[in-house]
Amino acid sequence: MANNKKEIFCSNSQKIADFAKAISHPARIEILRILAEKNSCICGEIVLEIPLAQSTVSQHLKELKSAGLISGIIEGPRSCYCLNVEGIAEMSVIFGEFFSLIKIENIKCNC
Amino acid sequence: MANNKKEIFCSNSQKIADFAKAISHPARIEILRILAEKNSCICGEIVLEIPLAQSTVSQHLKELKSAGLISGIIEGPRSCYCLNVEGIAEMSVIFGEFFSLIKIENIKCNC
DNA sequence: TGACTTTATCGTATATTCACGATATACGTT
DNA sequence: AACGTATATCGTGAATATACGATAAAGTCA
Repeated sequence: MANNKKEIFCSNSQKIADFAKAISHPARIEILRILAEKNSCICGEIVLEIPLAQSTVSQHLKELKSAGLISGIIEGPRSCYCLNVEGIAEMSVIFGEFFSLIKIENIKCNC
Repeated sequence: MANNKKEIFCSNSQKIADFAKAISHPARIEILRILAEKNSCICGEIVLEIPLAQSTVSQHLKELKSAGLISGIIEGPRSCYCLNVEGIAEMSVIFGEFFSLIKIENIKCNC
């Protein structure tokens, strides 16, 4: 059988999982880091800093964009990317809620 | 070509990505939720609450365990699972650091 | 001992991810 | 107009993830 049972779970779980998937590759983590470091729109230097092929970096950028974590505008021959403040805030809130939920000190555990 | 360039990135990025991958499936999110809700070791009721085949749930449990987010002991015919407080705390800290890094209000962005 | 229960593991099929090179696109420059 | 530059997209292949049924393992109970 195949896989695609993800939609049977509650939407909050799906949202967390989707954000997590978006940042589940070190290249994408470092792209976000680079964008935060520059603290401004940058046009393409990302490819120079990530040791992957240009097409691969472009793919990672696309994933981050579709997850809502970055925004990008294509300006003819060059593109401008920056962090999407709203998306990152949403991820931060959702993760925060989830972490505080599971961070309960389960003292009853005797494993 | 194949994929396995993940080890060329810095270890912090890899660690974040690994934790993110561990929670990048809604079933695993809900397993963590169930464990937190019960607030104790539970033996197998997870399979009843997750609408997936028993073998699939077992696989998800294995992934969470290898990521250090849960601990489990096999007690003969049944297993006991609970949240791994240390692992969750580590994930929480690492994510918190990363989020605060990228949450900078990048007012210079003009995208 | 033999049946039953519970869970992990194996084998397998399909889907997705990751990575690359090649190409297309779109603009600027000469 | 022709060339160059920067970036996205396409096509492809390998690796991994997801899901299931079947089976194995290990204990309990009649």
